[in-house]
Amino acid sequence: MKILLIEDEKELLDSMKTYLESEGYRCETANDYQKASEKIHSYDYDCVVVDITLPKGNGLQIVKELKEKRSEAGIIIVSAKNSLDDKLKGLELGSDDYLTKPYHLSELNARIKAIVRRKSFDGKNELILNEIKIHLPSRGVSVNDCPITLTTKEYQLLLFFIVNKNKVITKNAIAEHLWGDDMDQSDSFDFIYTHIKNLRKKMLEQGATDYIKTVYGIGYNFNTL
Amino acid sequence: MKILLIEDEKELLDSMKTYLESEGYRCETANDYQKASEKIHSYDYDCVVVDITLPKGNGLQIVKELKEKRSEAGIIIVSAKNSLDDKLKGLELGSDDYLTKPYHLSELNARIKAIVRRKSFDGKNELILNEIKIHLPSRGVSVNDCPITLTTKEYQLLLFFIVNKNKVITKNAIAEHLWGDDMDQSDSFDFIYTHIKNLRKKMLEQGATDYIKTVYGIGYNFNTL
DNA sequence: TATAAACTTCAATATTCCTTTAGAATTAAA
DNA sequence: TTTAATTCTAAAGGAATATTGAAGTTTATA
Repeated sequence: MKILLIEDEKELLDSMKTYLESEGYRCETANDYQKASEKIHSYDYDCVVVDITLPKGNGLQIVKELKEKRSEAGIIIVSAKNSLDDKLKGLELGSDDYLTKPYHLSELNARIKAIVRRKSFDGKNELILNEIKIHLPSRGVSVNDCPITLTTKEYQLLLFFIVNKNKVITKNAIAEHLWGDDMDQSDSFDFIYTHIKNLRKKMLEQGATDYIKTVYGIGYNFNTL
Repeated sequence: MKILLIEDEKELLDSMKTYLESEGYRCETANDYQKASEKIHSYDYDCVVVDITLPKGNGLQIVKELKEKRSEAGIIIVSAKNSLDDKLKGLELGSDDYLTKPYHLSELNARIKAIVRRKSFDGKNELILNEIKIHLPSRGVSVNDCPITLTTKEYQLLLFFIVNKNKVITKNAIAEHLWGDDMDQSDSFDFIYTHIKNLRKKMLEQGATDYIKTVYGIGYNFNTL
């Protein structure tokens, strides 16, 4: 679950990041309009939290751009003023929720959770794919009704595969989804290989089919057809 | 579902009422201690939302009175920003949840929903989960019909786990629920570790399964599936 | 006030996870 | 078939996180 935090107050930005990461989200940050704009055009996010008053531009512009590029990210607008105007403008533009400063991080978290739930899997909390069952709230995965224990990366990988099943996904896409912009361009994909190996192993041990087909030179295809 | 709203800011009170009624609750209001006290002694409510700072008295007194008359109403305490003390006192007195001003009505709604759900354990005052039995009024816990003695924190922890069973709950969520919103972020989670350790120990000693699964890097999952 | 109980802090230890590495296996192209 | 690129695998190191027991502090209770 990848979140972009756009906020110019450094301290607040840091604590948002720390808090949300401890809640299990992966966060990236931008502290002015320009950087924010670059990021939303380079990456996909599940949720974008944007302060309206930004250096080098306006947060509402970000909302506009997200909508123009038909992003599916949930959008939460934050503003210091209690200005109804901004709120309305934001909602008109298509933001999903609105938060007024000062707010509690737990409140932000609740909003994000609500949005993410609404967006992902239509509020379903169980994903079933033949012999694979994923219980989202508990993060539990079972194969043939035998629970298996996945690490964070393995779980994210599996979820990413299932969401994109029967599509070829590049290693770049995987890297971007699991590591985001922390990834060094020059990095090899060695760690992907490792995580895929481990994921495959854990599934196969419980007698699942190996849905993960390697597409040589490109990436993978989680094939259930 | 009948709710009593106790709050002296007229505008806020009105919007609470309007909002919650649009959510399908029946609401009554009181804007000072005296009126509130009269109402709780005259009627039964499913939930009482009470601001601590009230004209003609203190909100905590209301909580006390509710408990004295053995009301079964859920209680949500609302307080201005920096009164951690009040919150804790409220929880001690037996309130179910608390909110810090300023808050969003949707948040209040969520809390009410949660409490109502929690309360309506079929109106029973006993929670049974396999070998674990909890008698809510007396706070008594037994495992395999052997009573065990839990401290306040351990009891709160166990209850929080059970209410959120089969969901991953973050350490932040635990901290917030047991210690309040304004947990310092720089705080470590050492005390959580300790209380979990002690809770686990006491349960295991009586031969219970260790339902508390650690979710590495995130938190815990009280797993009964 | 004295005492016990509960809570928090601390530090040592244990565990888990992620990444790296190097070599083996596989694949596509020459 | 040979070669080079790519992918797979297993093992190991290191970083992050979790567990534990004990010590210190606070709080409640007699």
